[in-house]
Amino acid sequence: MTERAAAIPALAEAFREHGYEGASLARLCAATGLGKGSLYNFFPGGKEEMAAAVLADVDAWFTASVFGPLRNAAAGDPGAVDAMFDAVTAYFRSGRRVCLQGAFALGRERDLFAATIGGYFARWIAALAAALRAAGRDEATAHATALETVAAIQGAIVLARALDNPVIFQQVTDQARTSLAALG
Amino acid sequence: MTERAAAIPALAEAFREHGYEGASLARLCAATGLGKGSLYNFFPGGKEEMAAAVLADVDAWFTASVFGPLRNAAAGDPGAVDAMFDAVTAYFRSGRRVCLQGAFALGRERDLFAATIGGYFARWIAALAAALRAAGRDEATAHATALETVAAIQGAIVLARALDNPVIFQQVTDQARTSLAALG
DNA sequence: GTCTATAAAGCGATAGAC
DNA sequence: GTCTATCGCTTTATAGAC
Repeated sequence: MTERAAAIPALAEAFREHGYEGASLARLCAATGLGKGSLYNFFPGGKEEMAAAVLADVDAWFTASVFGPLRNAAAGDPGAVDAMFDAVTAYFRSGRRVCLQGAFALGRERDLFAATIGGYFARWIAALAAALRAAGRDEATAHATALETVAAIQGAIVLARALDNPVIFQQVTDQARTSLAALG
Repeated sequence: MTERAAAIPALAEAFREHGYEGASLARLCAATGLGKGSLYNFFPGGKEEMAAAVLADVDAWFTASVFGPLRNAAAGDPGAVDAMFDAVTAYFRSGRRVCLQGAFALGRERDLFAATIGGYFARWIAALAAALRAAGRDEATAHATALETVAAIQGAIVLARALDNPVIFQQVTDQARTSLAALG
């Protein structure tokens, strides 16, 4: 663990709060407490490399804490889908915190990080579909329901922020959660 | 109709493509075919006034083409909800086009336009809930379902762009559409 | 009313002192 | 390895010619 790794969570928060374009080097320095020289020492590729490192870090967290457990549901964990909802509710702070991949997908940044963003959502949907398969759904239904559920979570973040009300996030995700539970 | 109104659709497309921060005055000039002098003549408040005018224009379109027809469903139009899905699918070009209010909600711009963004979604949800009330649902179910449906549409835009695949938008919104139709 | 020229500030990135 | 100083460019906004 170099200090490069220690800077990434602070960079992530700055990108979440200001967006890719809005996160200027001055703000990234303020967020990390490092000078420009130090940041360029850790990330020679500049801002683009910082954002890429942040996306990779988020991806690693989701792989370990969300996608992995969902895939383990195939080995017989019935609460895996519920655990996913709990994990994302905590991670996104009920919609107060933005999904970086989702926010980047709506802007020009999407073109810079297309493969990373697409892979993140593809793996999320595939892992959830695997858990739904394990719960007894057929292949087609599992994939369609997984797609619908991830869309609901992303929409919940948008609405919670638009209406400036974290309760909205809870309402939308709870509906998705119970409709999943009802079907098995 | 002054020429100010004629510039607004071009400004809207520029904001959708580049985001609020990414839409520089140079790009806004290129999009409208006007010089900076002309833009500042029409919008003395600069970029912020341009974005506010665009949001108001989008809001007016949705009020006339989406929210209004949904409210008329109370007068006995059974196809109003289906018409909403058709209208938004065409408007958002199956997710190729971003929802400006939704995209702004995820960034710092939200603070600048909080009332406008919040009002847009609040009116959308209320109009859809009114149509669902007219279709026989009780008040609480109508509101919860309307929230869920608008969230699904916003999530569909995020996923369609993230996976760079407009078919995703169709799949997610068709699921919402049919689950609404199934319940009456 | 529309343009060009310009001002002042901020941007990402680099160089070099220490 | 971390800082400050600086480069060259772009930004928003204004001034003034026509």
